[in-house]
Amino acid sequence: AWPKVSKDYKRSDVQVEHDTGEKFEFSCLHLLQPEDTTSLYQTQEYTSPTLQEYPLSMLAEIETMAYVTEIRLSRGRGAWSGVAPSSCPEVDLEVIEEYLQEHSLEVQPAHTPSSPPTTMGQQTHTHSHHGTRIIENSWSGQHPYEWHCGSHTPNEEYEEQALPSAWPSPHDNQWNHIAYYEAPGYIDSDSLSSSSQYQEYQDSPSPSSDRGCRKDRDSLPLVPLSGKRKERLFQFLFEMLQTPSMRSCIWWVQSSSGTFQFSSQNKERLAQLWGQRKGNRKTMTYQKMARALRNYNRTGEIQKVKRKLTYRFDEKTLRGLQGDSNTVDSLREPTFCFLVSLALADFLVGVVAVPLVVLFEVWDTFLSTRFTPLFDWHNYSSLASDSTNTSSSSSVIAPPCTFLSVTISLPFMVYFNFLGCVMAPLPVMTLLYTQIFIKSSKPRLHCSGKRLACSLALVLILFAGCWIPLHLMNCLLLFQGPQAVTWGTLYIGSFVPRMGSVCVPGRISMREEGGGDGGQREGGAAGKLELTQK
DNA sequence: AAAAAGGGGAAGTGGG
DNA sequence: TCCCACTTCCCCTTTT
Repeated sequence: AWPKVSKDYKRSDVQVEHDTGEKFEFSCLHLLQPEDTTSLYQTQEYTSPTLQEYPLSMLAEIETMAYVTEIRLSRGRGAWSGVAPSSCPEVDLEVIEEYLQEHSLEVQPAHTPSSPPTTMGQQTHTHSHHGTRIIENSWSGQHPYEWHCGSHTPNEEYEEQALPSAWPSPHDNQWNHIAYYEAPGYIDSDSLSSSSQYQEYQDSPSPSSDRGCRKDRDSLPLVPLSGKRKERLFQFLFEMLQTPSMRSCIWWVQSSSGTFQFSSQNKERLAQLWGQRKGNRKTMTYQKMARALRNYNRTGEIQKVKRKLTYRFDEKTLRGLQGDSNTVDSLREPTFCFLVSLALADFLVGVVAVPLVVLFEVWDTFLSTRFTPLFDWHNYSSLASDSTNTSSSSSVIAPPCTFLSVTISLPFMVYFNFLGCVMAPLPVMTLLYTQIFIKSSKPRLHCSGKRLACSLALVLILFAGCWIPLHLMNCLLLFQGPQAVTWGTLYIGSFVPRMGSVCVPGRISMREEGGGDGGQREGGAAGKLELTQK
């Protein structure tokens, strides 16, 4: 949501010098608050790389668009508030301006803020805070973008137009009033737009959902899809609209109605991306892409809205696209169950089954031989007598490891561990997997869903493949006698599942990380796979 | 007046 | 071979 600000803003270039002598400069947009407050919107491109370390501690908070870094200065304290920027994504200042322009309702050639900052007019030219001195702060007066929201009556507007501009001259120190910015409240942008001809399009581009997902900014799929069905342009656009890092190129004007808008500044970038996706011979341009969009007029998937660079998804198309995206999301539910059941099976074997058997065995031998069972000493005499049969002269006998014969009883391994802890969860896992597979087989689904299904199939097959041989050996030992399986085979059989437990999640995790397209949408699933690995 | 955006005809391309 | 979904080019109109 937009913060509670009017759309009045100015642009300025600012130089700041730190005590260390380090200087940096940046451009910012000053959004005038009706309540004597001002905020700055700053883009990274002008920012010192050490901004994050600056003691002036620019409070950066993403408030309007996800990629806008806001700097706030607190009132009264006379100091920069002590929160470092949490994120400084790169976005052109022009895009921010454009956004403001597009979402402003009326252009005022010389708008006067209704309640000018109380501190305007103070004439200091340096401004020290915590070792940081602002050595220059000039309005770049050539950018008189002045907008305001549509809450004024025509009369008010007329009066305001008649007034001289309240914007200070380039020689005024703007930092004073900038310094009185307080945290804005949040209101829906709709409530700012009472008299707009574009009122219906005043939805914010819903940045709130992006705060936690900025990692996928660089994981955009640039390669042409090597897949069965070719991706349609409207599918691509929908995907871009769901991608936070593309917010500077395309955004929802009103997502509920499927209305979206291209950035005048960055539309070519988006078009190029589309061209790369398709693997076109020549560079895709917005003009050509728009030609394709005009073709949708006939088929109806997308229609032009009477507003610059703005289009709208057909209701049916939108529902279809949202359905696809929901299907991918819903995959996560059975995926989660599947992984939890897998993890639970592993957990039960390691934490419950084996210790329980050991406990039973130790308790049993403790009762019969008092204090000697822990190191298999109670078996020492029998082992020694076995050995003396072959080497009666030896006085020192090293008993062989009898882990299997001492700690785990075969009936327990077969009935409880195999049947209870492996064979019982396995059908559940298979059922869940089948559900995943059926969902992923839907032709409309993106390949990410199918890849996820393949990953999970790998988990299932490896899990079963690693554990079942060992348990079958146990069955043979139990029912056929000790001669049925050689010790070597048994030890290998015991080793394989342990390695499998390590390899499977590791392999899946690598697969998810390197999955390109899938990486974006399967973040949740990948996280769960990592959970399993742990 | 100029630039940007919108619009559509027509031929071409490449995959299915 | 045909069709679809663009792509490419071009030229004109409308809006900013």
